[in-house]
This record gives sequence, C-alpha cells and structure tokens, in this order.
Amino acid sequence: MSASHTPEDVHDRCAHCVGRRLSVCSSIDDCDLAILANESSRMTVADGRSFIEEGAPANDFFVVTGGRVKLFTLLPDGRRQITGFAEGGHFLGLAASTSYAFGAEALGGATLCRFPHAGMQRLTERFPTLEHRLREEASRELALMQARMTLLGRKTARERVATFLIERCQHLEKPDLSRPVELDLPMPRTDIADYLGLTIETVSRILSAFKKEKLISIRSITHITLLMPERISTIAEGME
Amino acid sequence: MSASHTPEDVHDRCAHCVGRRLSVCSSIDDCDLAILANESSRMTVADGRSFIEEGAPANDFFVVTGGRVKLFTLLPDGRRQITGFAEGGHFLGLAASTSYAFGAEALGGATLCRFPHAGMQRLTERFPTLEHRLREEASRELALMQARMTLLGRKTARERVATFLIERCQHLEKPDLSRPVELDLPMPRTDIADYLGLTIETVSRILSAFKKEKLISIRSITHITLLMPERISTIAEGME
DNA sequence: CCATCACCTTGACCTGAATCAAGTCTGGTA
DNA sequence: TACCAGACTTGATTCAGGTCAAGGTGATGG
Repeated sequence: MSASHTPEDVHDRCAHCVGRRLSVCSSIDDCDLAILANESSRMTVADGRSFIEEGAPANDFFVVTGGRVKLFTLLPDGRRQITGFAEGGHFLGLAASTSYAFGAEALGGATLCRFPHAGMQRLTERFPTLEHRLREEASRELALMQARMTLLGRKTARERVATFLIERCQHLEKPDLSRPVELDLPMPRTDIADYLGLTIETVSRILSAFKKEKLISIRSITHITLLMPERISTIAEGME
Repeated sequence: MSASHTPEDVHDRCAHCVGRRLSVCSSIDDCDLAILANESSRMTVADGRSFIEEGAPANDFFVVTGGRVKLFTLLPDGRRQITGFAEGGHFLGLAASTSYAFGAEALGGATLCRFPHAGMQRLTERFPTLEHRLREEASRELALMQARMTLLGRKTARERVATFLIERCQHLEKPDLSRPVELDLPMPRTDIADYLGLTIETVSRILSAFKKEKLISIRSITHITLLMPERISTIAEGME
C-alpha cells in the first residue's frame, strides 16, 4: 500500500490532490510535497465499505480525496448516530486517543489518503505549522459539534430537517440563500435520519410538508431545490 | 489583569495550580513556569456569572483552576443545550475559530486562568510540545462529543440519565463500578436536563424511578449513591 | 415490457417525553 | 419557631414523533 513510485510521481500525487487545496496538506510547501507523499498512501473504498472500525486501535489519519464518507457511532443494539458526512478535503481521525471514537464508511465510493500516526508525527516534527493546522482542524470540528449537539438535544424534527438542508447549502462552493438553491442529497433517507436523530418516516414526512408549503421542490429522491432558502434558514434557527 | 508580581510569585502561581498537573500546562518544564505565568492571568467568576459569550470574538483560552463551569449553546428563543461541565484542569476555548461556538458560566463559583491567544501563540512557538498537547486536548474533547451526540440523538431518557450518572463516576479520582458509589451532583436539575436534552420533570421522574428500583439512593438533592453501578452502566449502554 | 428489489412515501395508531398544574421539601431569615 | 422563596417532585393530560403497515417509484435484469 506504501508509495513505491518515482519522486515525480509522488510529488504529483499530492500536487493535484483536493487535500492540497483544502486540507491540512496546504501547510506544506510545494518543494516538500515528496516528503508528504512518502508518508501517505492512497486507497479506494467501495460504496458501503467500512474503513474505520469504532473502538479499533487508532493507527491512521485520513484525508478524503474523492467521493463521500459517513462517520457514525453505534449502540450495542444497532441504533446508529451519524456524527458527520465528509467529502473532498476533509481530515479524519482526530476524534481518537488510542482507539477511534467513531466508525467510517464510504457513501457511494470514496478515495482516501492514509497517514499512519508515526508518519504524521515525523511530518509534524519537520513542519511545525502542520501541528497548528491540525489543531485548527480540530477546533473547526469542535465548533460544528457544538451546533450539532444543540440540534440533537433541543431542536424539533422540522427544525432539524431545515438545518440539514441549510448545512447542505453551505457545503456548496458559492453559498447564497437569497435565491433558490439546487441541492444534491447523495445519502439515503436512512442516513439523513440517523444524522438528525429521527426516523426515515419523519424525515420523509417533513420533506413532503416543506414541499406542500412550497418551501422546496423535490425533483427526484436525491435532487431538491430550496425555493425559499431564507425561510428555511429561519425555521432552522427555531425562529418561526 | 496581567501579572505584575515578582518572578517567585508568578512561578509559584503555576507550580501549585491544578492545571499544572492536569492540563496543557503540564507540557512546560518547571524552569519555564515564569514564562507561562507571565502569559496568563488569574480570574474569579461568581456563581452564575458568564465569562464566555457565545458568538463573541474568541480572544482567550481558559484553564479551570477551581470550582466548576458549564458550557452551553442557546437558540434564539432561549432553548439551551449544555454541551459540557468543566472542572479543575479542564482547558476551554478550543471550540472556536474567530468567535466562540459556546457560552460559559460559573457553576457555584470558579477560578480560571486566562491565556490570551497572542500569548498562547508565543508559548506554542517557544514550546512546540504545547501545540501537540493542545491537539490532544481537542481530540479528547472530540471523542467525548461523539458519544454525547449518540446520547442526544439515539438514547432514551432512561439511558441518558443512567449515562449521566456513570459519567459522573468516571470523573471521580478512583472510578470503581463494582461497588456502591457516592456521587455529588453540584448542578441543579435544570442543568442536568439541558445537558441531557430532557426536561427537569423527566430527569426528576427517572431519578425517582431508579430509586424505587433500588438502583440508587437519594440522600439529598445533590448527594446520590449508586447502589448498583454496573446495572446502571448496562442501562446507560442501552442493553436492558 | 414486465418482474423484482430496494428505497421512499403515506396513513393509522401508539407511546415516551413534554406540558401544565399542584404539591413538597429545603435552607435562609426574622 | 414560623415563614418564605426557590428548587424539586409528582400527577394528569397532551402531543410530537415513533412504530407498524400498506402502497408507490424507479432502476435493473430477464
């Protein structure tokens, strides 16, 4: 799985990677990319395949370089909480001390870049700004989680679904809530439900209600248009 | 508010602080304590007083040096989610990019050590292991939050209260679930409810039910004994 | 072109926790 | 010692969202 290419190859692998633009890798200079590439390896995960096992020893960090991934925790009887969706550029594996606090699996296929902890440590020793960047990443994640705890602990089903839709908007390259927004929801209803702490039936009903209220239009299961994004945003904040 | 003491004073302030043992400050050598102390300042917060305002510009980190603190987020209509309780040694302020993602207030009075971001940056530049320590702290916190999201999204009221009791045990110096455990619950029921995403009535009812089932005994409002900690732990995991 | 399967929607009903409304207990004060 | 205020408990009732049970839909393959 480890890199066995020429220096040009490995340099290029990082140079053209989304992680290079979006993720922690951006804190490394161009000239040092080969070092970065040598500490990491590419991997592909098929749809629905798991690549982080909750509770397993945490030996690697990952950067999502393509496709999508879902992160979750399980209760012994199978109840599942999806703690996040991750796509290109997202850094995974900070929520772990010795073992992973979450499981992860591909959502429609994903490519990842894997950094063994030992290699990451060599990198942070060599590039101290990387360590700072990791902390920033953790802080960003922590701030998101605060908001999600409020969603799960205190918001109504309607507010949760509205929040989810607005979150999806904000993942777009150019978020603009002042006009209709076309959204792609690549995850099945089950995943949306497990993300929001609801059942699929409730998610479905609320989307139908939004449709009836002309807040959204449902072009297909995965394709939704927010007709009044600002009203949805108001609902999401619990102000309606 | 900044330190204006003799070097011995400031050295001593850090040398005898709980943060010295428990928090990120442990990554600094004894001989450098004066530097640490010079970048920080002590403050006292009275019961119920707020010292971090959600959404305010994040200018400081804090270490809880005494007493207790609660962290929370609010919805516009006043609904509150308590995202954590913090006590001696706990590091605060990582869940922020430019502004704080949470508010914080003292729970029965607290003393804090404040580190302005600029000072912390000087410290991390001088002591690179400190940056690593901050990341570890963030990772620990992230792992906790994963579990809390599962609690809020997927556990029943009974499971939530049981989880809360078990969490309290684990904050004890010597956690041992094999025999009865005496617990002190220094927070009012309102705070427990807002932490668990429930109402005070539900929390109260479930504690009463646990009492009737001889799982706990309630010596006073703040003083509870877990008679069968392992059964409570089983309930907490959703396995009963 | 139809059958199948997986996923989604809709409806009817149920239930766990919220809400509303009394009590009760506690510690502080006079 | 009695009073009071605030925090907690308990009971009655309601309701949001879950559960159970049919349908619908759309992609795939024969």
